[in-house]
Amino acid sequence: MRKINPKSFTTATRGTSREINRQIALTLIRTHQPVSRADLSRLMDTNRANITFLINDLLEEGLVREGATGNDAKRGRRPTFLHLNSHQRCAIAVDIRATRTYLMMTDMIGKQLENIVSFPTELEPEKFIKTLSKLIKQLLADNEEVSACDGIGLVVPGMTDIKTGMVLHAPTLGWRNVELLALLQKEFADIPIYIENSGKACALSQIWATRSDLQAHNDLVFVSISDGVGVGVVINGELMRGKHNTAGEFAHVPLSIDGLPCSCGANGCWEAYISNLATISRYFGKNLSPRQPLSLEAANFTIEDLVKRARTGDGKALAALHLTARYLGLGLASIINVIDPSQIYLGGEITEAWDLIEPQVRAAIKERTLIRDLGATPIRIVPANEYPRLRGAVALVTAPAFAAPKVA
Amino acid sequence: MRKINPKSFTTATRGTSREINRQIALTLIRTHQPVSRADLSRLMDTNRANITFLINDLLEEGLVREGATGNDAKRGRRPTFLHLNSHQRCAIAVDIRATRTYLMMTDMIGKQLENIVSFPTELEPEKFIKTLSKLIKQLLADNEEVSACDGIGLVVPGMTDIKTGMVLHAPTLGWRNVELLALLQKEFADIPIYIENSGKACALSQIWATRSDLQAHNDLVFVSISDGVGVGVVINGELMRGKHNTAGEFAHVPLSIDGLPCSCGANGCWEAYISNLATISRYFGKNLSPRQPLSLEAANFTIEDLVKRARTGDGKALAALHLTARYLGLGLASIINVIDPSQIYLGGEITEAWDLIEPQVRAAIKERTLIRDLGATPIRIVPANEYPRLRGAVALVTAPAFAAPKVA
DNA sequence: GGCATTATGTTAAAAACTTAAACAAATTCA
DNA sequence: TGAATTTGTTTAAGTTTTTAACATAATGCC
Repeated sequence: MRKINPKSFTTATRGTSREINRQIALTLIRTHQPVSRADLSRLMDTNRANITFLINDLLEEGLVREGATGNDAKRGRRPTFLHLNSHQRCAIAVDIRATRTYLMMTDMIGKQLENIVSFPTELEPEKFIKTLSKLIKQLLADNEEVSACDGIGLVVPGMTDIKTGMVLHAPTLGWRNVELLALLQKEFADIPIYIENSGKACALSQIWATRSDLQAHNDLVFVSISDGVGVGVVINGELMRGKHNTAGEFAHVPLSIDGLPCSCGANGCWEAYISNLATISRYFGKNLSPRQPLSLEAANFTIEDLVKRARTGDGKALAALHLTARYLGLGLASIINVIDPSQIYLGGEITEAWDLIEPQVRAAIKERTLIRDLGATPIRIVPANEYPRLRGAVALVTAPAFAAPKVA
Repeated sequence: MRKINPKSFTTATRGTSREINRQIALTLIRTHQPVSRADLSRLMDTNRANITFLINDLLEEGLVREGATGNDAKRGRRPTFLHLNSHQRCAIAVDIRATRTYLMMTDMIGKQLENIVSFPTELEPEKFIKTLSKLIKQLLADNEEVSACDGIGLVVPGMTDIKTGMVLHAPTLGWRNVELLALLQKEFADIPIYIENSGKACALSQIWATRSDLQAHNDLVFVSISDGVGVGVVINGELMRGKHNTAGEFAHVPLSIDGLPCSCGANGCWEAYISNLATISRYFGKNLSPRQPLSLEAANFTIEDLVKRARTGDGKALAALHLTARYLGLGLASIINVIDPSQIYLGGEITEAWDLIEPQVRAAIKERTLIRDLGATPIRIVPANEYPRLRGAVALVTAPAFAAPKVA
């Protein structure tokens, strides 16, 4: 039950019903393709005539194309299958991280068109934009058969203003109020550019994913753990943004208000207990923190190294992982109590040790969730080779064409 | 940007546009009444003819009535004002609390029709239902001019299943899996009955409120502090429910995982630091907890007493309030970081001391919010005489008639 | 091979709404 | 009294869904 906002609503016009049904049809073709008109009429619970009209529009616009005829049925005329006309239009996805920046090129349904390319992230915004633009132009030039680029999606490890396209604060890049969109738009005047925080983008990557093995959850949380902890929340099929586009910051909800110092300036944040740095510092037996310099030994030691050692019998490494697992679970319990999602997605290097830490995580979740069902909230590990951040950047570009129209 | 759920959507029909515009018109009449057809056509950015058709339907259904003619304009024909036809239809609101249960009767726009009545809450469900039914029937009988009761809304201090109408767990009542709806429905077969958790109902009371001084926020959080702590979250005009209708449980997010024991069985929950019991026990210098019996002195001492003493120069009382204020602020900071609402509403006895505690609360919020704007999130105190829980119960009954139709 | 059966997709007309334009009603101002 | 102005209704046109009929294409049975 949603309240209509009396200060901001959309009156329905003659075309509203068509607009709604058009988006539903597109969504169904996207998730069910190949699919016939008759299939759509059954799925949408409307008559075939109406589907004919809708599809004629979509064919004319070039969003949909007819393919082969099917032959599943034992009798009757064979259906002509419909597909999204994903070819000849592309999206560029950019994942900006502290050390390297990654680029991926896909068609309109997210099929990868080129190998992922990357370059070291330059911290000087102007220089960064220059290198990035060159690589994007290269990608577009290498794919001449693609007639139009539908957009560039950028994902940033920090807070963004989606309206102005500014990076408000990205601690690991040292960026503050960088006009990323304006700078890039100068280079690509005709191409729409979208910017989003990486935690939120990861959440987007999951609602807009079209993997067949997975039912479409419309309430989910994505938690990614690396240098920092990013969280994105989707409620009712929509990203939880909040008034300043900062919603979802579970990383800095405390486990203990007087606990370990955190990079944000406060104490005892969840992030201070479960970031890669926290786990590594735990292994080296010190309360290393972002505010203390690392020893040389620890600085060159990655979480992957630690997992390797834990797997080869290093008891201290395993103990460090297990303690991180416990804190991870305690924080997830808070997320579950607050959001009550249908599914939690977990990304980051430490998830490669999921088999080692799952029992500890689960136990900690059960310890603090309020009812038993909540303790059983399903958790899915998202491996790095699924590129959730890049996939989120793709969704920034491709999703608007399928989104529900704003109504009432 | 909302994703259409390919497993659960609503195809638009011939009547969908009318349905949408009808609900918008009702919403606008509700918030702007008295209002003319011409006003509506301007507000909705459509032509007057369309409004005439819409209003004719609503007049025929008896949802809207014509009133006096206005004379604001300096020239031209005077408008005929439209009003919601709130008379002759009523809602019964029931607020079930640990010690007493309160009843309020309103018309369809929430105007109070009778004085609030109450009775001691009987913990035996069957007995409780018997007493409650008698009082409701009395109220209906005393208002014979009311021809139809549109529903009964019940608010419970515990977890509810809104589909089955069961109270899953209400600790202060000692109820577990009580079939409240089924039992009451036997007594009132023809009247729709709605049940909701009290924290969520308080949040509802604010989005559906029609006070003129307040702009309509579509993202808000309601925090009510009494024996326990209840939280309700509204996002995008819709209550955040989660998969099991338990979302919003910030009360049991820890301030310190090894902190004070909480009634929920875990340690260090926010509730254990800011509930009335926590403040009182702090005053008596003990770490009283829900798991320890109270001293006789403390048992008969209310939070109102404590506030009174703080106002009359009792330094220890003031210190206890100030420490609660600090913890209150630290928890609110987490809520702000996670939800980033446009406004926070605060209810409960302790808010009567808001002038004494606001600086401490504000300071603690600023200490842990991630950007400056978040630290300035507006907080509005909701006094007890606005009856937020009863108002939420009213909204359960009256809101569905104004809600946005489910579309796409 | 021919014909009934079955399923897909299109077409034509009907029904439900919004929109545009014209008009009636009611009021002010000169 | 008449022009101007605003409100509300009516009529007709335009857009879209819906219903019903029909063309198309395949299978299976005689």
